[in-house]
Amino acid sequence: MHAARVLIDGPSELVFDYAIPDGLPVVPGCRVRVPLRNRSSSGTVLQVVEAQDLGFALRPLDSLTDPEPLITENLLKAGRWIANYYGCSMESVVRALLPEAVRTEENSAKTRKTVVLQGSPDEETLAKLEKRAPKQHTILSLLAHSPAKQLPLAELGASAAASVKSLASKGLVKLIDEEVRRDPEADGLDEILPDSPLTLTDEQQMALEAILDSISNDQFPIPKPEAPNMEKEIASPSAQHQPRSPGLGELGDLASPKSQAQSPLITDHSALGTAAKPFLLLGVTGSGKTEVYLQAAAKTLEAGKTVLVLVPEISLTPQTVRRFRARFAHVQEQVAVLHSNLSQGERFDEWHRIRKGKARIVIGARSAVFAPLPDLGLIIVDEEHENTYKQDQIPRYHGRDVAVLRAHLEGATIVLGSATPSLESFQNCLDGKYQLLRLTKRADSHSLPLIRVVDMRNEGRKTKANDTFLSERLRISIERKIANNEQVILFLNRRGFARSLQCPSCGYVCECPHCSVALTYHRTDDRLLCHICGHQAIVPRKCPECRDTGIFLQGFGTQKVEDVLKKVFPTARIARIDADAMRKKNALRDLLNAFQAKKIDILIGTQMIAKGLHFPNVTLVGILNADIGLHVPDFRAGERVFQLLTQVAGRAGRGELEGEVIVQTFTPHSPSIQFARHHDFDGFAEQELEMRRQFHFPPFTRCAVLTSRSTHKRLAEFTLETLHRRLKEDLPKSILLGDPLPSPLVRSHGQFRFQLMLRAASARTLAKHVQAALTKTTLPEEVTVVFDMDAWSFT
DNA sequence: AGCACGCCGACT
DNA sequence: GTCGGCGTGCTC
Repeated sequence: MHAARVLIDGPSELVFDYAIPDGLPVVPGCRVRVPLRNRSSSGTVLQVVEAQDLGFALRPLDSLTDPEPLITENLLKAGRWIANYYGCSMESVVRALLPEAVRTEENSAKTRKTVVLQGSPDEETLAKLEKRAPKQHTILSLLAHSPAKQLPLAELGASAAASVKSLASKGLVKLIDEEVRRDPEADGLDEILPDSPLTLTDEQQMALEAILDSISNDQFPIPKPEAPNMEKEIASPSAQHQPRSPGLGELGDLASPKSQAQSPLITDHSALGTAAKPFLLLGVTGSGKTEVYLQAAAKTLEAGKTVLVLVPEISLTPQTVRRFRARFAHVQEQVAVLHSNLSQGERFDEWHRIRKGKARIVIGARSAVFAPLPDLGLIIVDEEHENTYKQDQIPRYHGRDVAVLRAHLEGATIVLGSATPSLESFQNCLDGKYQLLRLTKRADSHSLPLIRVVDMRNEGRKTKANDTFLSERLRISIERKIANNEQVILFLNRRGFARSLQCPSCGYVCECPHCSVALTYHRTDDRLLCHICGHQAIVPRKCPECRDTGIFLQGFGTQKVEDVLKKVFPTARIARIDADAMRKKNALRDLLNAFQAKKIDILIGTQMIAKGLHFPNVTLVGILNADIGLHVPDFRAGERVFQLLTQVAGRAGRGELEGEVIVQTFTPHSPSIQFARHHDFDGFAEQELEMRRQFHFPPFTRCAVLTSRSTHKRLAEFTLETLHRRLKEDLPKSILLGDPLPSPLVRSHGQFRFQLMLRAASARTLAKHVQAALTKTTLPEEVTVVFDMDAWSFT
């Protein structure tokens, strides 16, 4: 006797067994309706188990809501892993796995009444009809001449229904409900012109061959020895309060071998064919990573497998999406682009098209990692370093890491691509877990743009005006470009919410002696505070380096920059991209289109414009304040600045014209700036990894953040202090427990926030310990506590 | 005694 | 999430 173990929908994480009625094909991943007390509820079958004697008879489940399981076995496995690793409920994971549009029973395929011709009527019948029922005759001949021998009822005219009915009663036609796709691209706003494969450079060719080798090897599934980016075998944290939590320990078979070999970079192809490791495609900006993806995808489809392409954000990568659309224009109906603007109906249809194998190439952001593609052959994660892959709500999974796990489960090949890989992925290459593929040259054989660093410490003396953020060097360059009818992008780093102290004459920044991050100024008690270890310092009157008394708080916004620029370049057409200006729907797209059409001379923007955009006429990129990102209290500050500078610089000179990049900074000697300037990722990685190792930061530890939030400041603080005490009790030696501290941005959305950082070699140990402390503590109602594994941001 | 209200645990 | 049991306390 079998029973279905069902996870009930709703935030309560209930798991119950139900008897399976005879003949109902219930398997894991099925969606079901079940009785719950005196109500009916919907749920998901997690397992089919041998019925246990619970001392009472199991109630039978009511029905299957869908004829087939909506969650495949592999995705269910991935789901369990996510729940365990990120310490979230399985219920929240199911919500991520099944889009709202698919989960709600109200949604269904759209149908239309269609008249189908049955056989071919004989002459006699036709002649009869022509005389007695001319209308029926007309309909029959229309059907007979239609290519599919069927037509939608609506196209047969308003009064056709009666005629069709009587034709149907004679058995000449049949009326059916035909499913029609709600096609998101039906309005065809931008026309897609097919394109064909480009000739590859030697480097591209080698990378492609390595990837293709791996794909063809997968036809004979080889157990892959390598685990993805993180660990396996994590006990379910939710098991603490659920006696029968789903899938405990079921991932044991994925356990990572202890291969910690510090092998040098593996670039030889001899390793292929034995182990299909994830690939890290490290290609400088403009090296043609996308062309490699496109050709690998084409071959995968040819081999009868499907392809999943993840991009940081659909709306910010229109050019990548367009290239995929164009390359696969000949099989347009096999392409599904999942973006946030899909209506419920469209999402429902696309999801089912994917599941049925009709859409065989899927492009989407983070959540598309759960697209139910059958026979997955290739996963591409473009710009794998992007933070947008980390979900900032429960379940707080990392799209790239889940993609690596999924590839592993599905036996698919995975390619992570970036010009500036995350240090996590790069270290995985150094450890021999990933295989590194390099593209060192631009595909168009243009040279990388020249990056000039302007030392702003000298600028203050030259200009006394209010435009201190605009160096003479940059101003002259802008003038020249505008005169030449070329375009300029000015990049403004994220505005510093966390205010650090910097000396304008020597560039000195107050840093924590223990953590190597900038200290944050707190006005309330006029102190400097380290947000990692809690180290405090008084505010220096004079610069400790050069004795200058002008030490100051930095930060200015895009609005001010725009105002000043309008004064300095009165004739230039200037536009601004930031979160404020882009609130309107399509505002971003319209603006980028205008820029493309050369209707704008200078574009001012934040992170948004650092992404993979390609504007051939942009010959100058200016980075106004490279420092701000450098001095946020975050161990990834340097990595982010390096990535930003490199990516932004990649926007310059992508056409025939040579590009120029000007970086303004008070700390020209900073490694992030110097290595970016020389396009030296390896150099940057080497020194940055050394720092990370020394201070026990990722990728050498797993880092999680525990945050408490409340409108009552004391309550939030007190709650976290209580948790901190709990965490301190029998703390495993391997865990580095930080102090509870105010968040760098203490107050946000009317709530006070406190946080503490935890680090450990093993995420499992860490998650378990935190979960144990949380279950032991009853939280006050007005306080929210959030656990974020592999936290990316510490604001 | 009779009933409203709120807390808390169970729900297969 | 939602229901129902039960204790508390107020009113008839």
